[in-house]
Amino acid sequence: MKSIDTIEGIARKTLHEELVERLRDIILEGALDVGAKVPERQLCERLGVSRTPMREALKVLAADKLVTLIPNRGAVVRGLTPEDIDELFPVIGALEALAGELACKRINGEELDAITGMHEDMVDHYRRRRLGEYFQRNQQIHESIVKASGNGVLQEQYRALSAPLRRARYVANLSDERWAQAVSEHEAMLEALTARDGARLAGILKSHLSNKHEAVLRRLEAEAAPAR
Amino acid sequence: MKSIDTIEGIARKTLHEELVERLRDIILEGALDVGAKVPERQLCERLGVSRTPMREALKVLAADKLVTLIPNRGAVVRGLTPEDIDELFPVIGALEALAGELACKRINGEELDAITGMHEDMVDHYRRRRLGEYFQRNQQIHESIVKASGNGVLQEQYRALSAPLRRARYVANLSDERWAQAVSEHEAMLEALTARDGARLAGILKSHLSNKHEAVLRRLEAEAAPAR
DNA sequence: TGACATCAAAATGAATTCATTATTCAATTT
DNA sequence: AAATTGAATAATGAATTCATTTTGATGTCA
Repeated sequence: MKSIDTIEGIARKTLHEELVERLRDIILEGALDVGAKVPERQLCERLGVSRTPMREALKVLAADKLVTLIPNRGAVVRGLTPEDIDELFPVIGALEALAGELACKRINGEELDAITGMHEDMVDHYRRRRLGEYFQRNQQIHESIVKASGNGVLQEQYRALSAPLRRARYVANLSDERWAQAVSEHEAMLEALTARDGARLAGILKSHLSNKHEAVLRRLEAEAAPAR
Repeated sequence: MKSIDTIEGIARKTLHEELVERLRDIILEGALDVGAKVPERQLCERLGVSRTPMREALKVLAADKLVTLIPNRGAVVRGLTPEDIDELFPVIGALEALAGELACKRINGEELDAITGMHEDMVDHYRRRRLGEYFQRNQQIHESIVKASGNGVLQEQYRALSAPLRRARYVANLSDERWAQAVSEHEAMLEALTARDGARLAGILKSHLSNKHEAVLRRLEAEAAPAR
């Protein structure tokens, strides 16, 4: 029998916690322009809360590097500069490499089957050139590997660092060559994971991320150029 | 004559920012017992602020995993469980390994000289068995390598993850063998760094951290046993 | 004596209020 | 006409107030 606490879900979240989630989603969704000021008054009205929990939530988001707080001038949505991207990818690459290594030691058949299924789905989406679905599966595979590492700290760091990149990654696979290369890298990843070859999987992940990094950079350049 | 721009603006931090720093120091210093409730009223009185900025600061510290906020029950100082330590060390090891790799590419003579000096100091403290000073230099060397990576994200992640461990590390090098081993590992680190051999340095750092991990665990076991 | 219920005191969550700092815009000066 | 000053307005920072929940004590009854 369920305990009394489990009934109705432990909906005992404080208001500011819910606000953190809501705002994080809103920001990561891209519903607020980067660099745009976030007038807390408006946010409060729209979400129906007072300023106190809203300000607490903004402080937390600032600690997460999703917004920047300027004293006496409010919060602005933080965007990623090319320098940020250059710094983020190597760190994420190192984290994923570690995750791959650990995952090879601890993954069980069930988890491996699930990842294999996602991979097949992903390849299918690739064949049909369904970019959105492809990316979704792709993201899911990476997250599953990190999760399979069984290391909560690692999982949390990975999540925090890669969340702001999701938008950037969405525009990464432009060229057909890069796309094909990425898929073949994923094939190699799955092989190494199935063989429980941690060192190999780590190496593949690291270079996979490095390639993704370059692809994102080139895409950003291509976007910046015609914008002038 | 100096331009108006060169006059440095008065460093105006908001109250809650200062509070975050103060509280972080207080907690990392160990001035508050782990697991102890933190009555915000008392903290406010002692630090002479009202509850609003204090609560904002606590939210930020909770996001940093330094305290745990329990709805309607306040904040407790978060301690490290053995499981936390098991999860933290591999991640820190991966970050340091990456830092070593990057540092070998970017480090300049000046930085290398500084680290070499620290290393010699550290060895001197080792010979005289000055544990406190040894650890200080040791910490400084690791931080310098991370800094020499030139990657701000990496630096920040490293700082956030290793801060809670500082206390644990202080009790790490107990046995004479482990201490001697650590010093020789540091010798190898300096060699690899001087030779700009990134791959080697990365490998050394990773196993160095792994050894530190085991030493900390053994020390914790030894402490826990007689405590019963 | 011990378990349970009830009530008071204290602590936290959130809203409101007050004070200080930016921002905007009009008026004046060069 | 452009720029600078100054006042009015709006926004933020922090304190206070109010409401809800927890906690602890007291008293009752088995």
